[in-house]
Amino acid sequence: MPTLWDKTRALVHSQVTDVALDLFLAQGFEETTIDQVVASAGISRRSFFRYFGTKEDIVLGDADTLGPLFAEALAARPSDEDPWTALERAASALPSSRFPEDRAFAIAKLVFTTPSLRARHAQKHAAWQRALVPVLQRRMGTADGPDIRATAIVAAALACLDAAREVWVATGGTTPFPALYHEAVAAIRD
Amino acid sequence: MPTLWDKTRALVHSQVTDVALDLFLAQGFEETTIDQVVASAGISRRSFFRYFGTKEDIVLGDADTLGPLFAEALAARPSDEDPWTALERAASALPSSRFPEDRAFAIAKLVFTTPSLRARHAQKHAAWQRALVPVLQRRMGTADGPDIRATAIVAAALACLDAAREVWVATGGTTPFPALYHEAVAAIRD
DNA sequence: CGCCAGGCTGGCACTCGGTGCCAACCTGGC
DNA sequence: GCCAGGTTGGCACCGAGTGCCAGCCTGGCG
Repeated sequence: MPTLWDKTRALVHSQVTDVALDLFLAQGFEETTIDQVVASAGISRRSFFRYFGTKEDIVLGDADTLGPLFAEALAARPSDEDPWTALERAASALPSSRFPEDRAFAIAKLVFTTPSLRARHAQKHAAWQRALVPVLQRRMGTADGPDIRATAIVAAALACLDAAREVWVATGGTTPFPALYHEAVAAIRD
Repeated sequence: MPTLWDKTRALVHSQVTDVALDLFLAQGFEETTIDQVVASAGISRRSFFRYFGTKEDIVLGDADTLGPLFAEALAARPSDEDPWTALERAASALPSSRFPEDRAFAIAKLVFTTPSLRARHAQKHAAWQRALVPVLQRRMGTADGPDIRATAIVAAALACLDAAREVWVATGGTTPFPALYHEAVAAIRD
C-alpha cells in the first residue's frame, strides 16, 4: 500500500514536471536552467536532483519503465507471429504518453529538436534494445550469445519507431502515429 | 596550400588525440578529466576547447565529416541499384577509421560501453540521416518534403550499422565488420 | 504520551565540462 | 620594421550534478 510519503513524492514529482514543461515549452529546454525550475516549483535545488536524476529526465523519465514493459509485451505475443508483427503489436500495447494529447505533440517536437534530449532518448532506446534482443532471440529459436539477426531486427524496429515519430513531428501530427510506424516497417521490407 | 599554422594545428590535434586516447583506454573515458588530458599533452585548457569542442569529440571528431561524404557516395551510386545495395556500397566506400587496426577495436568498445560517447555517436548518426534522406528520396523519385519511406530505410540502414558494430564488439572483433553489416541487412529483409 | 529510527528536506561546498573575454604573442604580407 | 589577423593561455564565470550534514517530519513501539 502506498504510504503517505509515496503519495507526497508522486504529487511533488508531477507538480514539478508540469511547471518545468511549461517553462521548457515557453522558452526552450536549453534556455531554461534548473534554478528557474526549482524557483517556480518551490522546491530546493538539492531535492530536485533527488526526484529527477538529470534535467532530461523531467521530459523522458518514464522511458525507463517502458523498456521492460515492451520486453514483457513482446514475450506475451503468440509464438507463431513473425518478429515484425509481434514487435508492432507489442509496441501498440504499451501505455501511451503520460501527457495530454495536445502536450504530447509539443513535447515530441521538443525532444526531436533539442540535441541533449534526443541523445538521452537514444540512450533509452539502446536500453530497450538490450531488453528486447534476448526475448526476440528466444522467440526466434537462436542460441544465446550475441546474434546479429535478432539485434538487427530489434534495432531496425526501434529505428522505424524513431523515423515514424520524426515524420509525425515534421508533418505536424496530422497522420496518426501507428499508421506511420506501419508504413515505415512496410517500407524497409518492400 | 596548407600554411604553417594549418600544419601546426593538425599536429597538435593528433598529438592531443593520441595522449587522450591513451588515458581513456587506460583508465576509462569518464574517469579521465580534461585537466589530466591537457596536463599530459602540454596544452592549456582553453586551447584544448578550441581544438575539440567537447570531450567526446576527441574520440568521435571525424564522424562529422563522414556524414556529407556518405551522402556524396550515395549520390554517386548508379541509379538502377536498389536503395539497400546503394547504401551498402556507399558505406563501404567511406574512409575507414583514422586509427590503427588494434586501436580501432578498443575505441569501438569504448564508444559502445560509455553512455555519453554512445549518445554523441547517436547524434552524429542523426546528422548523417538528415544528409542521406534527401539523397535517397531523390533517387527513389519521391517528392520533396518529409517522407516516411526514405526516412525509414535510412534509419534502418544506420541501425544495421550500429547493430553490426555492436555485435562486432561483443564478439571481440572476430567476424569482419562488412560481413556483419551485410547479414544485418539480410536479416531485416528476410 | 514520549521516544527513537529512518526517510526526506534544504543548504553548502565542490567537481567537471564548457564559454566569454582579454592581454600577450607569433606569423605573414606590405 | 610595422601592421593585421589568427593563436595562445589565463581568468572568471556558468550550469549540471554530487557528497555531506544538520534539521525535520512521519510512523512504530514501549
